[in-house]
Amino acid sequence: MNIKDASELTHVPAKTIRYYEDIGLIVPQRGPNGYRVFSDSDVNKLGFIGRARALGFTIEDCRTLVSLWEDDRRESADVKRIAEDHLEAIDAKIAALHEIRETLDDLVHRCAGDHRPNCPILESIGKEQS
Amino acid sequence: MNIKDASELTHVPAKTIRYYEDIGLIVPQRGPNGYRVFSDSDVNKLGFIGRARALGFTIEDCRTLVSLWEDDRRESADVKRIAEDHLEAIDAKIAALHEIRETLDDLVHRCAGDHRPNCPILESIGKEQS
DNA sequence: ATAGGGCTTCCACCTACTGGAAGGTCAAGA
DNA sequence: TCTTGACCTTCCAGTAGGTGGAAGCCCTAT
Repeated sequence: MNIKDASELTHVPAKTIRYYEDIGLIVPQRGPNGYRVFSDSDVNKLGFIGRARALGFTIEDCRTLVSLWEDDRRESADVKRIAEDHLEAIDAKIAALHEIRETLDDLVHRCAGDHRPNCPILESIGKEQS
Repeated sequence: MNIKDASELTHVPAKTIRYYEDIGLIVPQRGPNGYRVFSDSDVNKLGFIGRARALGFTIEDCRTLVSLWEDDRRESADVKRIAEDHLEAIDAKIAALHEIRETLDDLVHRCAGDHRPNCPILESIGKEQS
């Protein structure tokens, strides 16, 4: 199958598929016309990558996960470690965002949002924090 | 004052300060030796930008916020709109991360993490979602 | 034969920096 | 006075993960 069909089946944009080939994540065959030819296994792999990316794994993580996925002699501990590290990173990100969110929410609530220049948001950003 | 002092006072790395000048966010004077010379007002502005960035505002938002900050005739509504939009974006990001987090957490808990190849994490990423 | 859609490569751009190389400047100490 | 080391400068390249667009080939249907 050609790139468009692979793209539609996996919900990975064609541009992105080409990019994944560029960085060696997938290596589809080529037809006599130079077109990429995607096998079922290519499509599966692409779907796997797409779902791993949707879970926020980095490309490098995806590379590792794919190779573990394809390795019959993998140890699930290796997979779990990657997932746990990622989970920790996500928790950290959520915590950071949450803190920002609280500050911002407070500022927004304190700002009149009218035609006058007085603004607690700017005042707060403008002065050094304790 | 020179870049290092401005950097230390504002906690904005010197490299980043130079970058901010590149993109026209700040325009420090130059001394006869070509060194950047930072006035108190430059430092204040830099601090403002640093804190706005720490709240997750984009550089373009910072540009607008700085100009509103410096404008006596601003309307707080303009500031509030920017902050509200940003708050919404943050909420969306938190929600997305939270969803990922739950999925990932479930998978991690279901994975034995031992020497055996059997792995619910890979199985889940490997098969199409309903 | 021509029109359209799909395919190819390549290059540039995005955000917000960061690292490093090559070289100029300045103040303090021998 | 010379030298050393800490500054400072510019410029180029790279990061993550794509996305947009141009120029040009290919394939099928009419």
